[in-house]
Amino acid sequence: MDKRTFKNHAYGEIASLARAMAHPLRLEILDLLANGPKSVEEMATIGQASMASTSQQLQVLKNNRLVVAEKRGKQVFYALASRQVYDAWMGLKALTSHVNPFLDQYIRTFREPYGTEQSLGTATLSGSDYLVVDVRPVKEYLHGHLPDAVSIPMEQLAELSGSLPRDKRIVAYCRGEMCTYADEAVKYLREMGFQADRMDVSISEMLAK
Amino acid sequence: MDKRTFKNHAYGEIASLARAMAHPLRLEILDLLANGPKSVEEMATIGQASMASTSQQLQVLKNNRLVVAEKRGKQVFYALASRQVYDAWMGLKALTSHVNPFLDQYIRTFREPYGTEQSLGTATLSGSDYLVVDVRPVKEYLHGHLPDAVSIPMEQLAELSGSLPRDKRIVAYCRGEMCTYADEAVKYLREMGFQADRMDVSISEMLAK
DNA sequence: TCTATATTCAATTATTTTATTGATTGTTTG
DNA sequence: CAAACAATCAATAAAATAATTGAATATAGA
Repeated sequence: MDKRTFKNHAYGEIASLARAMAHPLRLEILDLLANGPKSVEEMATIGQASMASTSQQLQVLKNNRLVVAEKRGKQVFYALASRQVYDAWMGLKALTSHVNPFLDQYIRTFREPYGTEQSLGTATLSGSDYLVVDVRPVKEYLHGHLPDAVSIPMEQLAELSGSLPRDKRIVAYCRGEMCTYADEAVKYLREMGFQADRMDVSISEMLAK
Repeated sequence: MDKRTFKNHAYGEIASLARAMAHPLRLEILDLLANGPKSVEEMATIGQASMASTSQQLQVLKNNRLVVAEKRGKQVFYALASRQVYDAWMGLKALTSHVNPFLDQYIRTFREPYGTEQSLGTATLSGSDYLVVDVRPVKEYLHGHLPDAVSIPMEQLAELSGSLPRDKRIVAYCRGEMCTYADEAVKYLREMGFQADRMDVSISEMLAK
């Protein structure tokens, strides 16, 4: 085998994998699946894309072995192929933040109207003056959550907010930096007179035992 | 700003960066530049591409802030923009190895005729029965090398091999898994009756103080 | 068995990337 | 100043990818 052929093939294989991730919807899917398996329909709804497009992009991810599919009844549930896929996606996101200051700037601008530009890190939390609330759908909470978090899905926040303490600071988190549930939750809670803040939590922290 | 617009832009920015890496020559360039700055001409020669193509791909990397350029005389030297770029590239490579067993298989097949399918890790080395040889060009050696390595560029191996010890095992390394200098060196040295092996060394290990 | 539903497939068009060529710019050197 | 050289630019054709649409498949439930 020729040296040049070898290099072309080797770098080419890696480039193919990079290309498989190089698509907004495909990245959003990976980000979603980090929170647990999902059916095509769920992802299509959340990503506001058609079933056909969503399925098409899922095929790309599947063909590159980034996700695995399992058929249950007439639905197909997809999941990340492994922990490493999530790590690589986080690495890519971190690199973008690092080389492209526009991304963080843009995220901050988006959060301004919610008053959530400053978010807490999990490290900041200590003591018991906080109530940590996981505002993702219950299924995702059950897949993995911060040890001391309670589940109040965003959809039920209005009806359940009555049971929340007014003497403690409430800290809400959701799927991550690109998820808006926590922003909406914080905005709503503050309007209802609660002390509320948004927190950035990585999936690894949610899955840690 | 609309939630959907926000997500599309955010994921889109990250996807753009992934796309910037999704090209065999661009990846080869990043891999090369991890060993120190290089002119366009050098990279074109090593990558066996035209100056125009190489320059074109370098523009893509530069526009995405993965590399930086510095003009010296009539040459332009490029370098990795930061350590993080290298980390992300390694992460991508690791993910490919993990999800695509074909890559490692292919690398092993290529090495077979050189007898270098088994390579040593830096962790394996202990004691002083080894002579570690860096077979990259001197400039790359000077940019960073294993603490106990001597520099014998592949091009000069034939003329300098006389000074190598026959009672010690020789361990050769080069730019990494996709570089073939060490393979050629090991093959040559064994043919000359030396005990030689190839070692996989990461750039981080070469740059560590 | 028939119908509704979830998903995938297939085909087409639009859009982006890639590869290649030759011209152009800027710098050094004779 | 002219020649040689490194690098980039600009333009084009070829190839790959993306988006969209409607049909096809498979399963569950009536």
